[in-house]
Amino acid sequence: MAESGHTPQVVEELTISLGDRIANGEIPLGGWIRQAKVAAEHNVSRTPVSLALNRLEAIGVLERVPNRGFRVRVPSYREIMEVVEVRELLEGRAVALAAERITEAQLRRLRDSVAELRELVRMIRDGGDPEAAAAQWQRSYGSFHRTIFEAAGNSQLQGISDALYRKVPRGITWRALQNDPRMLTRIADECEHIAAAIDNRDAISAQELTVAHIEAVRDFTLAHLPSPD
Amino acid sequence: MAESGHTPQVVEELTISLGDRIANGEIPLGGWIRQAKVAAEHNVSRTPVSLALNRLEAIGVLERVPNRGFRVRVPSYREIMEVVEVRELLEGRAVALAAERITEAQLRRLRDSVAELRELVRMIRDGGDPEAAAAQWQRSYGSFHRTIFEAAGNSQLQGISDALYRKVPRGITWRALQNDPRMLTRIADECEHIAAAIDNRDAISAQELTVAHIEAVRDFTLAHLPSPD
DNA sequence: CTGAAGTTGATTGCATGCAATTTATCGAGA
DNA sequence: TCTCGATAAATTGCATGCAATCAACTTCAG
Repeated sequence: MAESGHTPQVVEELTISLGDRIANGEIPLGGWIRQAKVAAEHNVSRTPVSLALNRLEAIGVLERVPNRGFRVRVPSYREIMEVVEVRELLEGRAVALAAERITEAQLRRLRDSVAELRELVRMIRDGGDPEAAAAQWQRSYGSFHRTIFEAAGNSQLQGISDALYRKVPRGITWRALQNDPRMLTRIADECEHIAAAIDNRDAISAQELTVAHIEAVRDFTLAHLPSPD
Repeated sequence: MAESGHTPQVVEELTISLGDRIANGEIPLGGWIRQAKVAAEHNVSRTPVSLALNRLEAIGVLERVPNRGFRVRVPSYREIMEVVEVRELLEGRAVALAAERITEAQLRRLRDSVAELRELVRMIRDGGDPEAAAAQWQRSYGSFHRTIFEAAGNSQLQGISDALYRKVPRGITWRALQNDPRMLTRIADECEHIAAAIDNRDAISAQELTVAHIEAVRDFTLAHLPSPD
């Protein structure tokens, strides 16, 4: 019943909650977000919701139409190209730095992520729950990349990469990947090769493999895009 | 007297206004921002001010302390290093792309920016108005970089670069540069060389010169930082 | 049946109000 | 004088209220 008092600091929670729901596709691309609805779901007033939505617009996740509200931005074909181009640059550098600085614990997490991707291939082949598969994809592939940026030791690189993933969510790739165990297997293979290059402290190979990997995933994703506007 | 009605869409205006005042140092690094004060200055209520401040925090310009408000983030030594490292990567790529794609009009603007930097050197030598010099610096050096990103034709590159410049404003460099016409002359020289390489469509040289330039400015800036925490 | 004009309902954009929290002020005791 | 504690002032965080706006629907002329 929302004690009339305060202190909860609810804006951050709303921002994260909405951001997650957008990232995993629960709120679809292009979907409108109604302040009153979100407010009711979280038992708060519209004020903190409005604050959270403004934050999400500021980082490029939402689009605001004056007097109409906010909706989830739909990245254009061109925007996806550009974002991936930048990610290639950033991850290429990150993986090279990671090859020089990675710790044993981080290497284990990298290998665990690859193992989880293999597990995911089995899940798909066995016709497992699509919901669970999507969640597993987000976790595993996300963890793989996050670990690399963490190992690179440049938090700006990490932050920018996160921002780009919010703009062009991994869910877009997943929709293309969902019914294609072959491509998923290839992704797992390439991740394993990248991890191996990092393990060998071979910065050059790691960078080349990463750039090639990102381009391959990009081309695959773009080829399976709903409407090639 | 602020018609009791609506439609003004004042949040965006506030965000830009505050962002500018922070970028040009009118609101100092570490300075607190009082919602009631800003609201009074703009003849609006605290609500849109709060929205604007949340936006600025979301993009890393402000820092929020719960129940205490927002203050301008003071980038740490390490953060400056990291931001510059990423800028080096982005601008290196941008300048290489620009060398392949730049238009004649953009080249003219690039050369104009260099000429304005030379003009600025004279202003400093002649003991001109520091305010005007600072503004000129922002315009000229900012225009130089913006033109390069524009010529590169990747708006994500541009957007990320802008975000990084809001995090570590050019004003920090200017404070170090203000009393050093020699370094400023060197900057103008290097910008001229970069522009010449672009003009020659020499992507490799342009990139190398840019990386070297950014590192030189970084080292100079860091060496003149107020408190080397 | 089509299209312009008026009406209703949903929704945003901002103002205002109030409790919670923090900071500043001030006085008493060591 | 310095410190501790209580009280007052400043400030945030959120709730609520209402006018402005837009979409959808209705109505009516042609």
